[in-house]
Amino acid sequence: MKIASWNVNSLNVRLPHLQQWLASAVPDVVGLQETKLDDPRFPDTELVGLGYRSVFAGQKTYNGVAILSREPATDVQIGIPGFDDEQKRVIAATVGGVRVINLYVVNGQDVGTDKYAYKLRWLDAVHDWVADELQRHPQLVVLGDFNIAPDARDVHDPEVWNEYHILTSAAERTALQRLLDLGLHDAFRLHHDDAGVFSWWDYRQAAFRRNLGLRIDLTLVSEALRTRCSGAGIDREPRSWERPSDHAPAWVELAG
DNA sequence: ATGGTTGGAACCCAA
Repeated sequence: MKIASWNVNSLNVRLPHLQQWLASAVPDVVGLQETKLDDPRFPDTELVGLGYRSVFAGQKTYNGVAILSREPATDVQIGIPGFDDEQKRVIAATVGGVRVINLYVVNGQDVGTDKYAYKLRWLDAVHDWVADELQRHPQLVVLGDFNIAPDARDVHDPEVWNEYHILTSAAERTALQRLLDLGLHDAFRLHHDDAGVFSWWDYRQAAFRRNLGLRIDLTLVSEALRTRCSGAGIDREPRSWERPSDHAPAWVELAG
């Protein structure tokens, strides 16, 4: 079972890329972030032809998440239960016995801003909810655009991306660690320990060509899935296509 | 280097 995560930065613009990538990578489940479209405009019929059904929670202009799957998705949850949030950043569903939580984590703008405070509050609510979900669903995957680079290997310049910088600040990394401490594992790191493998590159300053990126798109697997996780990686190729998303798809393979 | 680029809106915001 191949499970992937991709921040498409507008599904309107990126639908051809998504279709091309689905046809070649053939994932069983995909969590999308930043679809940036209202539910009535979600291109679900265009994806049926490729063998995918969709569940989604969108809004105009900003945010928006979806789960595509070859098998039906059940027990769909939109938003964090008990956490009042106008922004559509969370959708969860069960596919093939695996609970999949798809997150578009708040960016946070800059350390110390209101948006940063919202990010930390939001991550706190996610923590409590994931703790709950783990009780109900031992076979759990938490994936998405985390907008947090786990450690120095995951940034091109650790001197810039330090404990005071957005996406790498101490409080953000502590929030990620608290999630992992619930009994989750960064699937990529189960299979690779090298530095310089990234999932996001800024559009500016030819960052992709120079590999000035960050690894902020993560897939966390529960203890029960850790032994089933036979591989993980990041598909850089779609980032090289014409008019790309600034993120590349990240994937994990679960055996059995 | 307070720059630079992209997407979607409306002549700026978020990333």
